[in-house]
Order: sequence, then structure tokens, then C-alpha cells
Amino acid sequence: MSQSVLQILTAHLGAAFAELDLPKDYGRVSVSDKTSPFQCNGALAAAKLAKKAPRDIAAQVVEQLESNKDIISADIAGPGFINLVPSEELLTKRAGELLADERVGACVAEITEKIVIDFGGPNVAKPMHVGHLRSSVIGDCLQRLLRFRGHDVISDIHLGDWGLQMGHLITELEDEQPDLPYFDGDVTDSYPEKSPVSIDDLARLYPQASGKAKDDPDRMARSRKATSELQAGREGYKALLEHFIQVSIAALKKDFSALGVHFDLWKGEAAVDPLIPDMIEQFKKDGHTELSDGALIIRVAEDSDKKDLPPLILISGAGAALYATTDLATIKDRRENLNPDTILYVVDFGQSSHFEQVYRAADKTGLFPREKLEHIKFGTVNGKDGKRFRTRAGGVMRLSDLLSQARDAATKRLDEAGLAQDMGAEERTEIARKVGLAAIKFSDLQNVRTTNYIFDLERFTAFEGKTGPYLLYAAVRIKSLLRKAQAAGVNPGAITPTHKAEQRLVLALDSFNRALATAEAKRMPHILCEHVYTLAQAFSKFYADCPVLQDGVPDETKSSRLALAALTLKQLEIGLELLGIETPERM
RNA sequence: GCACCCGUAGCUCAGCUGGAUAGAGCGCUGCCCUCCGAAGGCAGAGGUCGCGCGUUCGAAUCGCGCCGGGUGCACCA
Repeated sequence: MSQSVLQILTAHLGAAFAELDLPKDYGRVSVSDKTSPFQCNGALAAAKLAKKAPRDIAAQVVEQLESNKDIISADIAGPGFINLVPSEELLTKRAGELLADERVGACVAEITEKIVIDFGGPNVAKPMHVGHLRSSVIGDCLQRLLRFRGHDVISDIHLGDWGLQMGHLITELEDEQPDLPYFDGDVTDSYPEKSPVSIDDLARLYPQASGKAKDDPDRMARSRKATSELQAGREGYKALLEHFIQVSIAALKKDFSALGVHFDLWKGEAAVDPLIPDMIEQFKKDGHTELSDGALIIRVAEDSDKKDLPPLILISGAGAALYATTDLATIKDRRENLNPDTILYVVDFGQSSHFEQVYRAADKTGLFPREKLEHIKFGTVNGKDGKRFRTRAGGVMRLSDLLSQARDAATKRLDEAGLAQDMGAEERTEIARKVGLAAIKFSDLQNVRTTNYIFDLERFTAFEGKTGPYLLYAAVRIKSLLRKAQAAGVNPGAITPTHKAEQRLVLALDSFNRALATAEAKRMPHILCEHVYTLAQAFSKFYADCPVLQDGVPDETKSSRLALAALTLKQLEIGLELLGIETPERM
């Protein structure tokens, strides 16, 4: 792919600095929101090295650019800023290149890798709530983005289906239905095919059990015992676990499908349990482990640490494998079966030190290089009080409730606007679904990943301003325009951006690749959100200022503007798809 | 106590490797549909960038110290 306007200008400015025997790095051009679309501040930085006044350097640089056909004006402002305006010819040329490109300017990454991305991470016992939204939506956006950038991506939901929570479920179920064959030690096979529990049962049993165990040591001891028996291979418990997992997966698939989120692998912690004994044997043999207070640990603290990082516990004093153990086994599994270059974990930042322990242990034991394991951390979803989000009842809001509320709000909006009267019920429902989802996903993704944010249902389901529906609205208006153009027999042609709003739109389109590359490098979806929003804004301005099909518009202008609109739609739809947002035909 | 993250307009948030009068959205005050979809566009009011030192020609951005909020600190996941 050829160069963006920004890159071309940077090359010109770099050359100009080089002519003055100054490093060409000073020619770096940046976008400006001031009087001109671009600026270069290199003259100020170069002043010390050149031992000249910044304005003098700027003047000499500008002199170099006088006959440059790509730059229509280069003005010095303030202490030595160089304001740059690209020529119409350059914009025309660039618009033509974008028009001819299937990916509307988006390149493939220079180095492509095989990347495993671990996100979602729901527990089998707990229904999805709003807290799962971030990992799911961010993870999904990243998998789409990384694929689009040319990487070989494998997504894995990494179910929480192992450990103490299973012990809780088993023992709590035993209290409720003690006659089930799973609890009879003498029965070792031919268990019922049908699960003794539904997803609602699981959702009830787990909090019930953990609540009891919290202030009842004996109850906790029973759960621990069941956990270790399960891990030791007790048949009845294993059969129960299998039911729990299958019931949960069926429910989760509904939730994730409603969210539009896909996973390549539906593996969980239980799946890697068989790898643990050999893995630990190897660790022991290589001298990485030691016994401490009855637990088998790996020390991961380093001298350079500012704080004391506790050791990673492989086997608890009670003989159970823990969270970190299965995470290590999962790395081993992935290395042996998938052999990825990098593994990404999209998990909230509360688990930073856990991952630090796991990554160090993986590195120390030779399982996986530390720098290729990345914790893509994100902040918590808080309520208006700044604390972790809770519903008025004190519980967490179910994800399915959030989705239906957004859909209802979208339906209401559709009715109010008096739009879509002529549509069938089916299309209306579908539009409401897409609009509601767009609202939710965009409001989540536009936040900087690493910070907490305040969850406000009203804002999550808002349709005006910087929202998902605003983006869809822009796309839908273009689609409508294209339909009208086709009916009128107007065809798209070469783009000649003469109007200011057209030029702004071309420049917005031209910054797509940069946004994608930055979003990828930082694993930050909000950067893509910013781009798509800026693009939609530039289009809305263009749409208001530049009539396309109206009477009195010259044919060539019609064709040019139509092509520009179509090009915008193409990039908008790619961008939205990368965010995991579907675009309706109308709304 | 120690470590990490955060503190920008009334509210919710952007601000890229330091650069000019700090930007959006919501809310508020005015405009703009005989004209391609007003879920839109335009204009306006609104900010000691938590506080203080320091580095620099230049700091919301970098360093240090406070204050305030969140999170985590060995056998839960």
C-alpha cells in the first residue's frame, strides 16, 4: 500500500531538514487541530543542536518546500511551528488510491504472529453478568483486529470449571439431593445421561454454598475435600463435573451468540488437569520447586522488585492444584498443541500480580518466554458511587437483562421516530437488536481499557452523540444515498476533494491505517473507536455541507461525492465490524 | 504498611514518543428540515488539567513529594 498524506509530508519535511544538515527525524509531521490540518514542530527541537533561532530554521525549511507540489502552504507561526496544508492534487491522488484499495488503506502488520487470545473466562456456576462484558467485548475486538492485521489468531474462552467452586457445587448438590448415584462411592459407572441440574440450579447452588462456607469452617472443609477428591479422580464427581460443564456451555453459547462473540476453543481449566502431574514432576526434577508450610511452591521474587511478590503455589497444603497451577498447565497445553508466538490474557487488572507470578514461573521453568505473555488488563465496571457495579437489589446485573433493556430502548426509539412503519416485525426486531448491541459495545469499548469506568444504564443505551447508534446512523444514511443514486442512474467516479468538508473527510479516511496500527500495538480498542467516530463526524459534516444528488449539482461533482460517500461507508463498515458491531440496512 | 492504576468542563470521558488560545459527548442557551434520513448540522456559555517542587526554550503529558479514589498483597478463582 502506498503512503498516507501524513507519511508523505513527513518524508518531505525530513528531506528539508536533511538539506540543512539536520537529522531528518525533526521532520516528523503531526496532525493539528489548529488552523491547518498538519504541523511540524521540528524547528523548535532542532534549535539547540543547530545553535540557531527556531524561527530561522523554520524559515529555511519552508524555503525548501516552496516548489513542492504536495504542499500548498507552509506557514511559520508562533515560536517556529510550521503549519502545513496539503495540496488538492495530493488529496485527489490519495483519495484515488484509497478508492482502489479493497481494505481502504488498511495494511497488514509487518510482522505477523500466531497469537492465542484468552478472554471471556466465565465460570461454569455463575451466569454472565455485566462484569463479563468488558473481557468479552474487548477480547472479541482484539481478535477481530489482530486477524485483520494478518495474525493467526486462536481465541479460547478458558472456562472456570475447576477448583474449589466445583467442590462447592458438588457438596451443595449432595445436600439437596443425597440420593443421586454420583455420591455413592460404590457406583463407579453407568451414571444417568441427563444432567441432574439446570443452569438455574447451578446459579443458585454456588452462591448458596460459598455463602455458607464463608463463616462455617466445617462446610468449607467439605468443599475442599470434595475438590481434592474430584482432582484425585473420583468417578461420580467427574461425571457430575461433566454435566456441570455441558449445562454451562449450552447456556454460555446462547449468551455469547447474543453478544455476537465467537471463540475458536471452548476449553477450560479442567481440560488441562491431566497435564499437571507430569508438569510438576518436570519442575521438581529441574529444581524449580520447594516445599514451604506444606505447600509446593515456585519462588518468583526478584531482587529488582519494589515489592515482595509472594511465591506461586503449585500444590496447596491440602494437596489441591490451584488457579496458578492450571494456568501453567494451560500454557503447556497451548505450547504443545498450538505453539503460539504470543498469548494474550484479557482479564481485569485485579489479577495483575497473579499473572506476574504465572508469567515469571513460566519463564523460569522454560515453559514460555515472559515477554510473549501479555496481560491485557482492564478496569472494573463501577456504579455511580465509584464502587463495583451492583443493581439496586444489591446483586449484579445479568448480561441478558442488559441486552434486552438496550433492545427495548432501541425499539422505543424506533417507534418514537415514526421510522420503520413500513417494515415487517421481523426487520424491526432485528434493527432494534443491532442498535441496542451497538450502543452497549461502543460505550464499553470507547473507554480506555486500563481505567475503571462508571456504568450508567441510561448512557449505555443512549442513541445520540458519541454512541454506537450515531455510527450506524451515518452508515445507514450512506446506504440510503447509494440506493437513491442507483435509482437515479448516478454512478460513482473519481474523487476530487475541493470543498473543505470533502478534504476533511479524505484526511479522516487516510488516517485509518495509523489508527489500526496503534490500536494493535497498544491492544487498545478505544483508539479504533476514536477513529471510527471521527470518520462518522467528518461524514456528517460533509453530508450537511455537500449536496450529492440534488438538482443543480454538476454531474462530475455528483459522481465524486457519491464515490466519497461509498468509500466512507466501506471503511466505516470495516471499522464497525472490527469493533464487533453489525450495521443494518436502515434504521 | 508495601505495590500497581487513576485524579482534565456541572456529569461521563479523549488528549498519540512534551509543543501554539487543553478537546469530545451529555446537560444548558440560541439557530438550521418547501432541499439526499434532524438518531443530524452550526454557534455560544463552561476548565487554577488534584496540590507543590523540579527538568525544559516549552509540561495535562517527564521526575520527585504530598492529598484523594480504586485494586492487589501465600494455600479462593
